[in-house]
Amino acid sequence: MGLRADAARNRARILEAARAQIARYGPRAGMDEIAEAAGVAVGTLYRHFPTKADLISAALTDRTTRVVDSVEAAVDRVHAGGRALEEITAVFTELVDVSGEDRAVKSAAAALGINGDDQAQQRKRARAGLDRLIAAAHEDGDLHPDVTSADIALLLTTMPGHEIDARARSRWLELMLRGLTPAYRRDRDPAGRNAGE
Amino acid sequence: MGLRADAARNRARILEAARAQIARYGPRAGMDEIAEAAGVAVGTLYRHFPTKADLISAALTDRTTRVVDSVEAAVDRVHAGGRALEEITAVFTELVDVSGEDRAVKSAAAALGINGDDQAQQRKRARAGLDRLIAAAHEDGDLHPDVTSADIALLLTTMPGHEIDARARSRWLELMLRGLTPAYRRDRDPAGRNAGE
DNA sequence: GAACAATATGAACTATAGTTCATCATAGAT
DNA sequence: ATCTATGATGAACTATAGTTCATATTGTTC
Repeated sequence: MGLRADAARNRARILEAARAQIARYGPRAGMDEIAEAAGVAVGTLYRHFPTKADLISAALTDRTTRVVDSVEAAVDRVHAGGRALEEITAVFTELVDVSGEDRAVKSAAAALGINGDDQAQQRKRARAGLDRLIAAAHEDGDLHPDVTSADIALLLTTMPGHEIDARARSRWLELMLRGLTPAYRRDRDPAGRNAGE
Repeated sequence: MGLRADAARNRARILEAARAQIARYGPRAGMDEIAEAAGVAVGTLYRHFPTKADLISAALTDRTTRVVDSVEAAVDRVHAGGRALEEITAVFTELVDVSGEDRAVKSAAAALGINGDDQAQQRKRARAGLDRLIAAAHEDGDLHPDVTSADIALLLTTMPGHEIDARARSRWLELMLRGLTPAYRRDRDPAGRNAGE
């Protein structure tokens, strides 16, 4: 059998606290502070994550997992009859709303020189899901002809985090969607998520 | 008044080295390393910049200055008969090409909790320049009607740095420009044009 | 409920990196 | 050429934050 009950609970609490603290203080978030926020002693933190890099790496994997899940859920909905562009928009909207914390973790990882090389598998899954979404959207004629899944991945990667406010993020999303969709569809508002001024 | 000749030279070298080291190693770039890269002793570095925050702040101001200069040069060219959208594009292109280092400095500043509050003046100048560029481009009908200087500022702020390669940056630029320009300039729709603006 | 292994604790240790300062060197002025 | 104020040097100091480990606690098994 696996972890003892309290150990599993603590592990989850630590990851949550780590994300929160890093979102608040960036890479400067201390191990002591994270432990305290998790209601745990430093030693416990180190039992679960032998090093700070390991901790941030784990938090990063969590984030990537969430992105992949989001993409694959969208694929399922398209499979069930949903319109691809709407689902793509939904994925972006969800991630833009939620990803302030996650972006912080990612940039903290970059700042500390952590490369999530064990993410290859997940990246592959995400790319596969994106490919299906993009193909479906192209069939609907809802995407500019030259848009590829690499473009979507690019925009997901460079998506702004909480360094700008919610209104600006939503505006960013709108401008970006304009760049993806063909001209003759621009007057539509596919997902009914127009947040501009 | 003024700095002694060697002091001025050293100050410039230090700023250059700081930018380079931070671009390479992020916020982890050490004061000792920066000093060595500048060909100077640590003490000299501290004579010019009493604290690491001061150093990064100064490097940040340099960056902001460059952006402002770029914008104002574009304004001048428009004044001399240049087409506004072309000049806006030129500004973006120049900054996307050059700003890998500068973005690194900026995110390092963020990671270390440095707020460039003394940048208000420069920010004001940049905004003024942008306003003129945007107004001119609107007169040409070259921008989507609802695009404001805040949008341009938003995109300048969230512009990707050297965390992605040159090709991806150039693609990012293309997608963003599509989001800014009106539909009827982007492509034609022989089947049935219904994008009325 | 006793026994044991797994887990938690947190003060102490250590490594890293920012900062200081007594001393030396030199640009610029007379 | 001399002088001195400004600047440069870098070993030493210190503060911060990551890590360890001897000890105490607790979940789990029989």
